[in-house]
Amino acid sequence: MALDKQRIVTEAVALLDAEGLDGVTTRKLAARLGVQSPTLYWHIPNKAALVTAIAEAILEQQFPELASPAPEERWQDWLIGLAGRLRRALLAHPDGARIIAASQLSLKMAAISELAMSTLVGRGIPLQQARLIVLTVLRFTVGYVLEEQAGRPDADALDGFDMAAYATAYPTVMAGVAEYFRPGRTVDDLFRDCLEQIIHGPAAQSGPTS
Amino acid sequence: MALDKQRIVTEAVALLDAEGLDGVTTRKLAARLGVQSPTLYWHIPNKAALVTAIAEAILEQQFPELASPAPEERWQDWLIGLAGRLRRALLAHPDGARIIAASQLSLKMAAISELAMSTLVGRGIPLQQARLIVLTVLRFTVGYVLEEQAGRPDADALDGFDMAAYATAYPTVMAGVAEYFRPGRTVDDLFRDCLEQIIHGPAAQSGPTS
DNA sequence: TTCCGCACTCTATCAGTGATAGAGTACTCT
DNA sequence: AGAGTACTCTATCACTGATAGAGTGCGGAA
Repeated sequence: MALDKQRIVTEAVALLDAEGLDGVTTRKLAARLGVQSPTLYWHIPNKAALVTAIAEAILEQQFPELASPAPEERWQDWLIGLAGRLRRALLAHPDGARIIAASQLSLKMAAISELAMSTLVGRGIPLQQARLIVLTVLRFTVGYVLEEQAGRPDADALDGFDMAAYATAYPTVMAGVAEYFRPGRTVDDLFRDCLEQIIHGPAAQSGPTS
Repeated sequence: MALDKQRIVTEAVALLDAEGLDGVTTRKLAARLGVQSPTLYWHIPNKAALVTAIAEAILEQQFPELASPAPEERWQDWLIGLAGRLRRALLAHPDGARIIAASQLSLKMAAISELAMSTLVGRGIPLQQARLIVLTVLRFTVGYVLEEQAGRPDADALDGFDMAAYATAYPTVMAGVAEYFRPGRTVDDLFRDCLEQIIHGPAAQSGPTS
């Protein structure tokens, strides 16, 4: 079983799933591959390149092919679906958003941008506006998931944390959170609602507003 | 000159400005303070806490006070200004967005959220929609600056990079970029246009569309 | 068949990282 | 004077990404 970049990246993703991004070290990865860590550097220039390769693999997994919308599908719905898939790709692995954000020059992200913009232009949206919408949606999505995946405060950090004081200091934030998750809404719905905010504007609203 | 957390954080920000986030090590920081690195751990539990403290300091610098909008100011304009200040705060230091994203439980960010949401509610926006708007704007802003500050591809990474092929593969992206920076538009305008996309919806457009 | 060279992996080692243990100093309050 | 607190030190850990340079084995050419 020859060692090549493909196998290294596959195993790196497995290690990522098991231990998170900080657990992906050259030594642990090499050990999993039954090899010594310097060996990896024959196949990979440095660790940053490895992370970028992991990023591409994660995206590739959720976007094996890039499909334009069906003719009868509204571009708004299609774009929401696209962003949803991107979010799922990032959520599918620990620190997924961090990895995408850290990787530079992702070709897959460029391909996604291109498809989205050209699709919107094809639907008659002016180029500039198409660019704004796509840029906004994609960067929002990464920012959103980044926060979603941000280390849930460990017990240490919560040590001196006064929940009651927090609720008192930030009543509107708390009220908004409390009110949102009433019927059966999930975090997925929240993401979707934010997206619609961007795509449909302040007017539209997917669910009951009050 | 006694060493305390305040002084440590101040010097950490200076070190950040000089060398970026990866340059902020306990040893370098201690050296700047004329002290040995273990000394820092008397004042700070661990490095994550230091980063969080840096994040608060950066935000504090741009938001020494949080002001509601003047009565005659439209909330839309006020919110755009708020996001713009947040962006400037992140851009003011290397890796500013990374730091905010990495820091957990930022009180200042919570305070900003609270102010924004309560302001919108005070202007008659339903709580849920106010939450969506604010959440979307803030997370977009972080995601935006994160990408803005993402390491400009170093010469190594650009080694095997074919610009011409890129332009061929992603014509719409390239056309959008080329078209945008025509008259005298700056990256600041691009950010603002994206924000208006979120806040005013697809209809409005700050500048000429075509 | 011998030998060269390429592809690949190894051992050994580097400088630098966050973090802890535990000794020592100096100042303050009783 | 003595005790205790606040702070800083030396020494050291386990671990990180990375490089130098020595092997190993296998192909094809002579």
